[in-house]
Amino acid sequence: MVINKDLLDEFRTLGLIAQVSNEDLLVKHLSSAVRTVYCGFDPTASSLHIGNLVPLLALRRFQLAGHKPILLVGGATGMIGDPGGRSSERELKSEELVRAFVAKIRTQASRFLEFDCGENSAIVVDNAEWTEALSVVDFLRDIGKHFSVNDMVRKETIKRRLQDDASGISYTEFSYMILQSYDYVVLNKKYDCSIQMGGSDQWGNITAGMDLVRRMNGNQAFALTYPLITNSDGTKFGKSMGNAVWIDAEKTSPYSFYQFWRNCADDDVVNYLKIFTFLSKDGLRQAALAHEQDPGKRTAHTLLAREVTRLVHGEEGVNAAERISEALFANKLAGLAIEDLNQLALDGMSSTRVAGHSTDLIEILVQSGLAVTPRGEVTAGQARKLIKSNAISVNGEKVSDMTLVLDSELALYGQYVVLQKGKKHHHLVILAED
RNA sequence: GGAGGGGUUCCCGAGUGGCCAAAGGGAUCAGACUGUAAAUCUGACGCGUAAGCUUCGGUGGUUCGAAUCCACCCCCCUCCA
Repeated sequence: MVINKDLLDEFRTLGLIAQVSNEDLLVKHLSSAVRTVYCGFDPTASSLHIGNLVPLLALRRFQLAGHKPILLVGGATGMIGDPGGRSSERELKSEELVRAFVAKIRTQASRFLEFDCGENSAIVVDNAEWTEALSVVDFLRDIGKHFSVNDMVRKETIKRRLQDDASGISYTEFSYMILQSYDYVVLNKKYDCSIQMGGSDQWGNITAGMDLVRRMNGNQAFALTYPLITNSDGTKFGKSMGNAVWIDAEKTSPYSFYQFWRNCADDDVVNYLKIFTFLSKDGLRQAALAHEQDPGKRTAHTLLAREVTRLVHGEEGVNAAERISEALFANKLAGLAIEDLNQLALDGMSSTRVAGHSTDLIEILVQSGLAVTPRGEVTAGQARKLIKSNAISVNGEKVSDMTLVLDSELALYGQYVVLQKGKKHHHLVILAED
């Protein structure tokens, strides 16, 4: 196995480093042997979202550089809830829910790593494995004894919660850091894991773990954090129309996923290419150049969308997303063959099947969910407002008639109607016989 | 426990008896411009085609009429003990 000695440098040029512990030593550590690095993912939802892609791909980079990644799923920590980055106590999730999330996340995350490549094959672990067996007394005597509450109280994430009497912090969440630290100790002992990576908000937890590894195992361990991704305009990264962008194709279609990246801000595109793709230095340089010379052409955006969608949804996902995008945005609706329309429906373009041969425009706007109010409700009133404000098109033609009925006469090939709200929202209506 | 301040529509924040579905800003959605950008400008922004209906911490009350007045209750902040 060839070890890439410049890994940390590479990370730095990609903008993947926020903080490192003992950098000089870590550089030597990484270049002298195959090392084991871990990153934890708490099961907070039924799917990972694109924010989780950052550490996932970073683990992959470690593996490509010759090191062994451990993907830790927080079956135990997920039961507790990380107080970091939050201003108030979390709602505890039920055990079944956490279990279900763990299973999903485990399979999702596994796609990004190699599990059968010899010495540096990735492994997936669940911290419930060792945490559930721990008795309270052992926990308090063997682990708790190493933690100074005085120090813990000084950690940024806990301090913030302590200062705010309104939200406060429960003993449960207060203990989170200890559990995470113990994970590091176990992985260090069992797999000789010596590097923990996480978001910059994890720095406190990670360094606490590092200290515990030294105390309990007598080993030197390292901490590495990446900066939390931000949008250039200051809005929160990873939201599309207020919703998270998920990895799960059921929750975010490959098409929407592709569109999310295609639509990112000019100022962000180069940065995202660095973090979310495995383009070579040259590839990155070329993309940046193309973007600079003619941003309107959106070369970099398209490349970004294509690369990330390929990583997450594969070649088929990219093809589907591009087919839909092409049909909808190049305004080729009229020229679509029936096979194309059938394919779009299969590709996962959002669609509604209507029984009977016709439906009111207003009604279908509600059914399809296009008529959402700014508050997030779906109402007929909003559908009317949209029509009034000239926002609705049917098969590419603007409509002003509130009473319009979609029937097979109007439909393409007697069965498909393409609804459009504004520029970016499309919906396929399928008129079915039954 | 005592003294004072406060809880308004997604968020911030005006509003102290009718002209209030409630100023202003932000967010959001749409239109124009553009590059399926950004910025800007315009419109919408509780529900309803409308009549009308439901909102201003909660519950009762005063009044022709209350977000605004009264009573009790809940929650938050500041100072004192």
